[in-house]
Amino acid sequence: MCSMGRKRPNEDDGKRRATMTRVAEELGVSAMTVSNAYNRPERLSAALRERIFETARRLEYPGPNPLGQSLRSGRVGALGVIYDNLLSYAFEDQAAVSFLRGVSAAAEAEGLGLTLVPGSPRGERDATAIGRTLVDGFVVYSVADGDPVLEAALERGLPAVTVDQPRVEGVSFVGIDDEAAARAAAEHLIELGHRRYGVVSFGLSPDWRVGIADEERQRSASYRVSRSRLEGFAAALAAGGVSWSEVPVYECPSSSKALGRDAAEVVLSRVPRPTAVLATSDELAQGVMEAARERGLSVPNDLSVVGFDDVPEAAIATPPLTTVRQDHVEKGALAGRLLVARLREKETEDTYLLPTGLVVRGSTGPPPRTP
Amino acid sequence: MCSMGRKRPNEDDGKRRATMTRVAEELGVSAMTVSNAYNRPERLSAALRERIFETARRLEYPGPNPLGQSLRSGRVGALGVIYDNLLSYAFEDQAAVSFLRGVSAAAEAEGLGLTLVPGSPRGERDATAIGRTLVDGFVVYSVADGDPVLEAALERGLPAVTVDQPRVEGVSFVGIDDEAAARAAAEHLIELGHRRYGVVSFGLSPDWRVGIADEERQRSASYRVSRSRLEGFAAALAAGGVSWSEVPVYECPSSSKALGRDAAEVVLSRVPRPTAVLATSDELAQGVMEAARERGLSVPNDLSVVGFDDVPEAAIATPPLTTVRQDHVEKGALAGRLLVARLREKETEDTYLLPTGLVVRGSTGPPPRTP
DNA sequence: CTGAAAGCGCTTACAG
DNA sequence: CTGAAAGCGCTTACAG
Repeated sequence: MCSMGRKRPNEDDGKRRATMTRVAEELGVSAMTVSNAYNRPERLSAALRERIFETARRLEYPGPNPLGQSLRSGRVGALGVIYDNLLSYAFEDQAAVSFLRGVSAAAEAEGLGLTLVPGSPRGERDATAIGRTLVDGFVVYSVADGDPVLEAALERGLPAVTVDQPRVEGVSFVGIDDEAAARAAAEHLIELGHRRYGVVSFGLSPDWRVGIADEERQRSASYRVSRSRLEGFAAALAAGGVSWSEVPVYECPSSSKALGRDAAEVVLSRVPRPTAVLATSDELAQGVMEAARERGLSVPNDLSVVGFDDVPEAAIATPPLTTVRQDHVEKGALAGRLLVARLREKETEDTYLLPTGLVVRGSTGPPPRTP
Repeated sequence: MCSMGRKRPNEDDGKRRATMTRVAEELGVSAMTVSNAYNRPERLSAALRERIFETARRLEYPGPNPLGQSLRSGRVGALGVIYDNLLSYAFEDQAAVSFLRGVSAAAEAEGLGLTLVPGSPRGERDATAIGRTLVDGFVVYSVADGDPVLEAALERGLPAVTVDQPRVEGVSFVGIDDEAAARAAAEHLIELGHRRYGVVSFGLSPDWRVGIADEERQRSASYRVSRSRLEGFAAALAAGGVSWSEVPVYECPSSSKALGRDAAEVVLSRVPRPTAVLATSDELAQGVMEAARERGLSVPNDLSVVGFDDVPEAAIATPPLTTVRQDHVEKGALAGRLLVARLREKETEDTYLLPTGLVVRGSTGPPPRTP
C-alpha cells in the first residue's frame, strides 16, 4: 500500500541514501562547501548555496546527518532520564509525570530533547541499554542504592544528577528532606490523638517483597526514600509515646491504588484495628481509602489516612486527601537545569533540597471515640 | 564542592577521555580486539579480555562510545516523538500522557528508547531541532496539516507514522473515526431532546485564534481532528433538525480546564442559553462544568455536557462526565509498533482506525422543562 | 585467536 | 569565496 514501506534504504536499486560528499561530487565542489551551505550560509554566495540545495533536492539528500555532526562535535543534544522501572510505568505515576514535565521544560529551554532510557522491571535489572543511549548526560530518578543501572550510568562518565535517590558521592542530588516531611505527617496524627497506627509503604528494596516488613528489613532498605520516610514516621510516633515496633509496616512492590488496597486489607484486619494509616504515596493512600470504603469504614470518622506527594488527584479525592506536598515539576526542572549546567561545565552544589509542607484536608480527623 | 563538576573533559591536565584506540595502544593490541572484548567475547581469550578491561578501568575508558557505534551501524536505538506544542504541555495533557505510555511500552519491548523532540509553542513553529535529533524514526503526534515541523520530519527520510493528524500520503496513520465518534456524541444529546447547543473546541488552526469560529473558519481548519469532530457534530444536529449555523462554536487555543471555563462563559451567556454543550476534549468539558457551577447551573439538570477522550479523571469528575471513549494507550502502542515494523522494513497499512464508544455518565440528561 | 584497512558522515582549523 | 586534509570513535568484512 504505502510507498515508504517499500523503500529499503540499503537496497533501493543500489541508490543508497545520498550523502554530503555525493552532493559535493555531483556539483564539483568540496564537501565542506556543502556543509557551509547548511550551517554557515554567510561563507557562501547565495547563488552557489541555491545550486547546492537544488542538487540536494534532486538527489534526495535530507541534509547533514546528525550522527556525523554529533560524532564530530561530541554533543548529542538530549538529556537522558533513567527511571527505576519500566518506562511505561512512569507515565502511570502522576508524581513521575509531573517530574518529567519539569525536566522536559528545562531541556526544551535549551533546545535539548529528552530521551527516556528503556527500563527494566523492578527485581530484574538490565543495564545494557544505558551504555548504548545517545545523550549528553543523565538524570537518574528514584533508583535504589547500588542498583546496577546506576553503576552503568555513572560509568558512562557523562554529567549526571540523581533525584530522590540514591545519593552518590560527587554527583549532584535533588530531593526533599524525606525524614522531616514524614515526621510532620505523623506528628499531625499524633496531635489528633491517634494511638494505633498502620503504615503502607512502597518498596524498601528492589527485590519485590510484599507484606509486613520487620525492623531489620526497614533499616536495611536500599531505597533511601522509603528508609527515610519510615524513620520520620518512627521518630514522630516514638516522640508521641507510640511504640514503633508494634506498628505494622506493609511493603508494596510499587506505588499504585490497587496495591494500596491490598495492603490496607491486611493492615485494617489487625485487632485492635488501627485508627490511622500513613502511606508513602498518594496512590497508595487512595487505595487505602478504597479498602476502608469497602469495609464500611468512614474516612476520617473511623479511619484517618495521610498520603504523600499531593498529586493533582489528591485534592479531588473523596474525601480530599491530607498529604505532604512537594513540587514535582520544580524538582524535575531543577534537576534538568543542573544537568544543563554540568554540560556547560559549570559548578553545581552537591545537594538541593526542595521545601515540603503538610496539606491538611478531609481524610484526617480525631480517632473514633468507641474503638 | 563536587569533583565531577571540575573535570573538564577536554582540558583535564591534557588527559582527554580515553578512547578504544588508546586502550588498544596501551596494551599493544589492535582496536578491533578491544572492540571484540566488549561486543564479541567469544572471539577472545578470557585472559586477554580481562587484561583489556583492567586497562580500560585504569585509563577510565567508559566502554565503546555509542556515537561511534551508531555512525557505523546507522542505528540509533530510539524512537522520536514529535508533539505539536511545547513538550512540557504534553505532560499536562492526560490524553497525551496515556499516548506516550503506549509508545514507550512499544519502544521498550524492542529495547529502544523514547526521544521527545523539543517543541515550540503553537503559533511559533520552530523545526530546527528536528533535523538534529538522533532517532531511527518519528511518531508525529497531533500536528496540523502543512505544519513546517511535519515537513522537517518527513524530509529526514526516516520511517514515520502520524497519529490523529495529519494524514500524509504514503505515511501510515493511526487514529479514530473522529467524525463518527463526534456524531455519536451529538446524537445522544439529540435523543435526549436538546434543541439549543453550544460547542467548545480546541484549536482549529495553529494561529492561536480565540473566540467564536464561523463556518468558513470551521471548514478551513488545518487541524484535521477539530475539523472532523465539528463535521460530526454538525451532521448529527442537522439530522436532528437543529440548524448548525446557529450553534456557537467557541475555539480555544489549546485544551485545558481553564480555557474551557473561559469558553463556557461566552457560550452560556447566549440568550436563550444552550441546554447542551459539546466539547472536543474532557479537559475542556471539565472547564465547562466548572463555569456552569459558578453560574449556579446544575449539570445535568440545567445543562448537559459531553466530553471527548475518557481520560481517567472523567469518571471521577462531579458529576461523572459523559464522553467519547478512545484508548490512548493502545493508540500509542500501535503507533510505536508500526514504527518499529517500518524500521525492520516490514510493510504496514496506510490507515489504522481504533474503535471508539460513547460512555454515558451523569453529566447528560434531558433538557430542563422551563427554559 | 588476532590484525591492517576501510569507511560510517560530518566539520574544524588551516591555507590560499 | 572555496578547498584538501585530518579526525571525531567505532566495527565489518577480509586475511592470516
